[in-house]
Amino acid sequence: MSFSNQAYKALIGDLTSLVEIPEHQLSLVISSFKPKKLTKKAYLLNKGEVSNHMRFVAEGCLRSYMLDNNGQEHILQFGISGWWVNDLYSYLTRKPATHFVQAIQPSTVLQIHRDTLEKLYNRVPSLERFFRIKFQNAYTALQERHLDKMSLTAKDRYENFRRKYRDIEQMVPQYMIASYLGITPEFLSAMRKKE
Amino acid sequence: MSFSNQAYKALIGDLTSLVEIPEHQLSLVISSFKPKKLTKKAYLLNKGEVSNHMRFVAEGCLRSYMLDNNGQEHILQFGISGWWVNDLYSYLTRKPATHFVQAIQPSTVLQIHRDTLEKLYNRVPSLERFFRIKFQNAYTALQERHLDKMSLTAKDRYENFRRKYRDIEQMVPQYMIASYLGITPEFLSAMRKKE
DNA sequence: GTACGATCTTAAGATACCTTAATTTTTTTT
DNA sequence: AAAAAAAATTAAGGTATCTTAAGATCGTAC
Repeated sequence: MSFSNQAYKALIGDLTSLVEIPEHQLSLVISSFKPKKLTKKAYLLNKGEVSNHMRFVAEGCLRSYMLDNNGQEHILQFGISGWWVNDLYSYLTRKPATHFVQAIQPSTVLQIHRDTLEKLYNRVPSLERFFRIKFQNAYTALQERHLDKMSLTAKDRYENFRRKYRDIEQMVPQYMIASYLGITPEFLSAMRKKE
Repeated sequence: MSFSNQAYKALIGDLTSLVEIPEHQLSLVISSFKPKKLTKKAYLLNKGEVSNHMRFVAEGCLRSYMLDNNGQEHILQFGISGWWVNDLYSYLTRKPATHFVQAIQPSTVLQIHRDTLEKLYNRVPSLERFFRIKFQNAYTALQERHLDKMSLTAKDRYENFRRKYRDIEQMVPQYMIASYLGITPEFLSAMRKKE
């Protein structure tokens, strides 16, 4: 496939927005990512499987979630175009995934195998930097979300969400937003009514 | 100061447990960290200051926390020997810190300035890898904590905390554990009574 | 060793959010 | 277009956790 197509353009954009990569290294990196199409509701990763790829969302929308002891879903992350989605714990430890990753809309992801990536790190040092910065950013974003859960009411979190992720709000059912916010769909519905 | 002392040994141990660093590079890295002693209750970082260092706890115990709109404290992280503590958001963006970092016990930290570290990354590639792995691990740990907050009762979280951080429990007052768990000290006290 | 500040406890009343279950609305499938 | 499935709403009753405020301990400084 051609690397000039839309899916790869998003990936190239993401890479080059954070680090400088010489042209020949960039095409080496890009060509190591393989596209995967997902129908709506298809699973990219099931609980129990080992996650062996880093995954970039080129198109569509996915979610990662876990089931708690009561069988309730908890959404960890949505992923739309330009985001990375995974069960990082599984990817890093090679242990069975504790989360699911599922397409909410028909989606395309670009994925690279762990072995390929580890080798690439040695040939393309910027790539190591890229992921370091990515993880740093992911960490601070998650920290902020955690603090929001600690200090804000459900209403405030919902308003923040709508302001911050207007694009995601369009693509996912309301009960998943409730799950992401850590409340029940019924309570979210009641909150919306009061507005 | 000598790098064979206890404080530096912990840092060397942390570095070499994750990446291989040639001897001469290692001493270059180590010598870039400067020790800083803190009395009990001293602030390593105040809200509003820019965090310019990465900080490794060699000895003692610290906490990072933020104040919400109601003036309530929320503890993000405890740091005992072997942990890294910071307001990462401030360090990465060079914007004023939104959190405080304070010593709970008399403590020693080893810190490296951002400029020094950025330069070192180019001479010691393993260091880039070290922090990538550190952030990956920090991210998954924080994710787990977030999910615990979403899916477990305060009682379960408290029991998990005691099992996981017996050493921290000894060093910090109970009301800070409550803050870390996201509950009030009164409620923690009531929970303990029921046991 | 006394005294003061910091921490912990107790208890009563309040509230944000949950549970259940039934109904309506929207979306998808045939 | 009808039928089926998925998602959203409504409402009543329940509970985990908070708020306030007072009193009891503990720790540390003088």
